[in-house]
Amino acid sequence: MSESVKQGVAPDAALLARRRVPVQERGRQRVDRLVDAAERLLARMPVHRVTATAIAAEAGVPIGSLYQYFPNRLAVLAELLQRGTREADAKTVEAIEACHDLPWTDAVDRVVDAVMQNFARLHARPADAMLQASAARSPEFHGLAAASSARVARALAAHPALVAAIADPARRWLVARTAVEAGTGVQGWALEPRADDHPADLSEITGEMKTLLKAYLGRHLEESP
Amino acid sequence: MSESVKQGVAPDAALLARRRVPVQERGRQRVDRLVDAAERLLARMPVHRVTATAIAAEAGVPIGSLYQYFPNRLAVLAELLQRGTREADAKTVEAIEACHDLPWTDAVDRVVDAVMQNFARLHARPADAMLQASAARSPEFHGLAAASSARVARALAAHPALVAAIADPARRWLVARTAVEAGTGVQGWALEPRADDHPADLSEITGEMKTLLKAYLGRHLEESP
DNA sequence: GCTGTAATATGAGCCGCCCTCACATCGGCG
DNA sequence: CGCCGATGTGAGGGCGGCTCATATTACAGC
Repeated sequence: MSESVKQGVAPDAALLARRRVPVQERGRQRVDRLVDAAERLLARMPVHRVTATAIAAEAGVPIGSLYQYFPNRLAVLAELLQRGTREADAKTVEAIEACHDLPWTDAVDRVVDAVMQNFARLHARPADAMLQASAARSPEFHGLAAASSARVARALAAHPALVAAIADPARRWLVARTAVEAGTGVQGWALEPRADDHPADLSEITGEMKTLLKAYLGRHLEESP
Repeated sequence: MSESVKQGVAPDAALLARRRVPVQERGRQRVDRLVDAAERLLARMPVHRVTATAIAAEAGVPIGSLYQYFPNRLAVLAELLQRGTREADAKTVEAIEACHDLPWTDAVDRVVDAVMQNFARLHARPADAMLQASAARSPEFHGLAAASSARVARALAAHPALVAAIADPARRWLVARTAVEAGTGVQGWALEPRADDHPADLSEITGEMKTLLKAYLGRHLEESP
């Protein structure tokens, strides 16, 4: 079986559960072809046009085979999304862990830079951008987004600076998660169409995110200056 | 081959545009009945079950009439959502304006309390909660959510404390919008199912939101004391 | 009242999508 | 070569979004 399945709300379980786990190489390739097809399709049309039929056709696979491996149409997109977030999260976690020995303010700068750089890279790949930006916020995928936040927050909560400053693990978790959610909120702003009445560019947003996180974490890390 | 195919290019425009604006009282009542019906339905079933047919049936109106006034099914939900966010935003803006003469730290506390109180109230009304929580994050409604953030940020940017501390309007907008987005991000966390591996309750989250915003705004407001 | 015309109302039905399931095909084994 | 479980296949059932030809209503002018 594939890893520990997240015990969560019903829709996610339905999305993540494979109808049949491929045991042979052939099956695994089929799954890959389907997910890749979805990605290609997503690059040239909005999510609601990426139908099960279209994915199967693009992958050169009969529709029945899609439903051998996925319980429904969204599951294919969920798989794609999960690949994307897992990859992005891994990079963020890596960035956090690479900063264990730096002064925490520098660590924040580094991590934010890494996150936003990765974000910009994603933005250039329309498929991922579309998914992460839009579909990721769809209720069906809420659980995936939450899991992503949790992964990053866990890494953040393990940072020496936080561990040293906040003894209670529950409280440390609260702070880490708040920081991650705040950062995510600001990041989300960055993918709005820039037809804003007051536009703002990526580097400005990045700067404010650093200020935000340093200010917030500073409150907790520099309790008695 | 795509003569009758709908081109979903500008989703928001399509969503907000009424197919026919009712000129007589009868028509206006019909629109209201439809939106109210959608709200009632939403209170007892998930969004994807609130079909056009179901809305029309609940409203006691033929399906054709729905499409007289709305370009598509989502437009009805968008109308409902817009009513909700407008109301909520108005309360937030009011709270901000009521704090024009308070010390800014107290103002943050008051506004966050107001926002989260309103949030808790919404949470009790399943229809609105569902919509705001889930559908609001759906790509189709992205524009509405952005407009909501912008409204609040505009009010925040007009607060005397900010005006006094940051002369450049563009920069003030950047700071206000960042604060709003960060707050929204944290708030979004609050509506996740609490089956989290590390749960956190609403009052804790509210507290962290205050800390977050006071820390961030403090950086900009107390530049040179 | 009466009549002609524009505005509005109606719902059967078309189209396309999701997904199933009965059948076909494969591949390993005696 | 014949058997059987695993896997592949795609026509079609069911349903939801939306349209459009027709019916009904509103109302101005007489």
